[in-house]
Amino acid sequence: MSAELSVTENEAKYLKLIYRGQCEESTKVRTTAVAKSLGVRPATVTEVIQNLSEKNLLWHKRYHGVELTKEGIAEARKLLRKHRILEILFTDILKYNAQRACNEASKLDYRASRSLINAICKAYGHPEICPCKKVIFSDPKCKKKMNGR
Amino acid sequence: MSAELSVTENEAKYLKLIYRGQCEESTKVRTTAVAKSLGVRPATVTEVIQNLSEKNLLWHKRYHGVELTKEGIAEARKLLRKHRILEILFTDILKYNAQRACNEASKLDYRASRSLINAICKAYGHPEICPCKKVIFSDPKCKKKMNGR
DNA sequence: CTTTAAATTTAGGGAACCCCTAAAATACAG
DNA sequence: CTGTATTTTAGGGGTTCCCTAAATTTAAAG
Repeated sequence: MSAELSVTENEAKYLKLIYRGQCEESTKVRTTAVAKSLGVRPATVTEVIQNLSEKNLLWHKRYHGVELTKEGIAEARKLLRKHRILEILFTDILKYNAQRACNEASKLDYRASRSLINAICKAYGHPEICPCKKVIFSDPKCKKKMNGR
Repeated sequence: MSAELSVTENEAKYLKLIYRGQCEESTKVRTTAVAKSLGVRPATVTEVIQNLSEKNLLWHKRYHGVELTKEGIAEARKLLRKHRILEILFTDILKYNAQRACNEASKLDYRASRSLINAICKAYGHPEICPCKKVIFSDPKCKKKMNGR
């Protein structure tokens, strides 16, 4: 179907961060802010952003910050779904607090397969919010069974 | 203390493979065999092996295969402990079979923190064998509580 | 012993990623 | 308009992993 361009783990980090800014905090996402969050130089951020832009995951208006495209939002949600499902697992089974669960989830989310995440999701009854109260996006392949039809 | 040289994720893959060959199947580990297992060319294997050798994780006798050093064995066991603890988690909570659990664990083991693994270990009562019946190495920081003392 | 085939290593590159500094371009507040 | 802060370009650098082709070495067969 679509270009099927893959995102590196580092790029995934950018996507998650930008999504949170743009969609969950409604702030304009700026180069310097991203650079500070990730501990890199602004020039580095510009470069990664240009790559993401070439992959059609965000729209970069020079000197005016970025905005995720529809595809970028979808990709970010896939990543954040994984992240948050892992947080559920870690807080529950391991009694981790939200902060710690988030740290561990950040290391693994990118690598966790969709089917692994869906299996965890199912095991936890398809939770809808993560330990820090954010939405857990649903996956069409991972549906709560309805009665009837 | 020691050189504290880090191992890349790819190198970790080599270490796990070599450990299994050397210590769990008692076979002489050869370049070509590793290359076939990992789907790369022999020359590539030689190169990675030379890097691991510089990190003192294995001993490379030119033209005669490799042997993990004490440090290499320790490192491989740390990795395999993580791998196998994850297998326990995935087979139990997710009802995965051993094969599938192994696949998923392979994607995550390198990134899972020691404390995460120990927390899972504890939650499962410090298991001693993984779903495919291999030993789960212990971690001194993760001990079963004894009665008395 | 010599020949030869298989295994292994060297030599020499290449590509992908991520990061940086310095300098140029742009935005925006005063 | 002008100066300051932000952002981007230009030009590099390092690491990691991979490859092909050409040596080298081993080991087995005559």
